[in-house]
Amino acid sequence: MAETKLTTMSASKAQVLDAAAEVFMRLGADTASIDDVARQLGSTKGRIYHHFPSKGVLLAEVCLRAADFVLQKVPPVIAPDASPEENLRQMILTHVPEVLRTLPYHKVIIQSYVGVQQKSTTALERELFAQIQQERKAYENLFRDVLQAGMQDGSFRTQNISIALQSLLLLINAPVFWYRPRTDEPETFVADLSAQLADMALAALR
Amino acid sequence: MAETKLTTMSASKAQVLDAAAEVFMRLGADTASIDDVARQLGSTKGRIYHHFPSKGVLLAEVCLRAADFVLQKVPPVIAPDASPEENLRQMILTHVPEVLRTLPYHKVIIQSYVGVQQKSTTALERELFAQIQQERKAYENLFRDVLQAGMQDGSFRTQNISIALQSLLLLINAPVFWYRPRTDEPETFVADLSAQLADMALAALR
DNA sequence: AGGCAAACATACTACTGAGTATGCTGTCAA
DNA sequence: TTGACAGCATACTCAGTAGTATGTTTGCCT
Repeated sequence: MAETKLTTMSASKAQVLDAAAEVFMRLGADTASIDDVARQLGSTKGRIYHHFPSKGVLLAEVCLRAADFVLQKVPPVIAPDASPEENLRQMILTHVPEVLRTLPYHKVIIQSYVGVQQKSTTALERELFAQIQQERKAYENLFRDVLQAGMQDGSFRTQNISIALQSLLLLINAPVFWYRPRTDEPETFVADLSAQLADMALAALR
Repeated sequence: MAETKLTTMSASKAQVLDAAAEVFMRLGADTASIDDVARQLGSTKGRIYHHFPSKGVLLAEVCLRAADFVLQKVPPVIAPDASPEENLRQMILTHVPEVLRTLPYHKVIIQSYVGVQQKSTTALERELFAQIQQERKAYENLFRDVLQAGMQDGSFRTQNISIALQSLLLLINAPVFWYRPRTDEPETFVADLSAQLADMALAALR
């Protein structure tokens, strides 16, 4: 469904989403105005409100796309017959580069992450945000399952799994907070960063 | 200086700060209006603008207080002759409960953490935000120093220290994102949580 | 007593920013 | 050829909000 939406989405609408992600990232989703997004596009409001019925829906679709990015990359690398440790490592090595590749989107979704209760008035907005939460939960469960499996077969230390899960998720999303792409950074930087995060995460769980 | 300010601060002004932290946490700092804060206080705007010249300054002082909370608790527990591992553990065991005790303040400061560039117009606001960044850096350096010491004496694995530091800081602040105080939670929950985070952090670094 | 600040409340103003109504232009099918 | 619709731009409206100007009360000092 979401994939269909993504593939069916017009190039113009995708451009609007990219611009919105960029501007929402820089100014914050509620500080940024629709006119700011329009300016980023070199257009006017009309273009945005042609594709999206409200600012809330625009924000929701940015967040939804952020969730879709990782949801399309990570599940395929999970091998049922691999060890939990190896699975988790591959998940992290996939997650981190994909997040950094689509950084603006994830910077936006993290803003709502802080627990700011949306005041979505319209039904469509509520529905979209429910869908986001559902996708996020599905994504978390991927990691919860591998955690659980690892604790059961003894590769991971037994501890409060919710706390461990939340800590793990924040650890692998930590670069979203501080990473800024630089032209002079080594080619291997993202890969090295991912590897270091995977090492730390696995060590923290063992 | 900051301590003097805190002790000299009138009880009424502290009440306003508490209310602001609470409301900013719930609605987001820029979504929330001054009237929202006033309503939380059972007062009107007048009271707020009597103590603070602008919304930006109010927000800044909330963030500043958040930084002060941990800066007053953590440094005293650092023992120069203790091992880096033991020092770091004590720092975490102090940091986490203090953060959860003053949760609204830290939820607010984390919003600005996401990288939203402030558009502080007035000079006073810029000065305050500079002070916040300075205090934050000073606090980070406490952890950087103990990390460095641990890597040099071999108790911590040698790796990119900036990445390790950022990951560590986010790990120990992770509960800010998901913790919600509950009446039915065990007495020892916060202590147990802190211990588990300390274990994970130390394991991640070794 | 009386006056004088501090500590608010009330009643405005000015402006921003979301949303709308409508106009314009190219494209494509019949 | 035309008409009809997608894809925008332009020009508005209107509600909400930061900030101000000005009362009003309450303690407190002399």
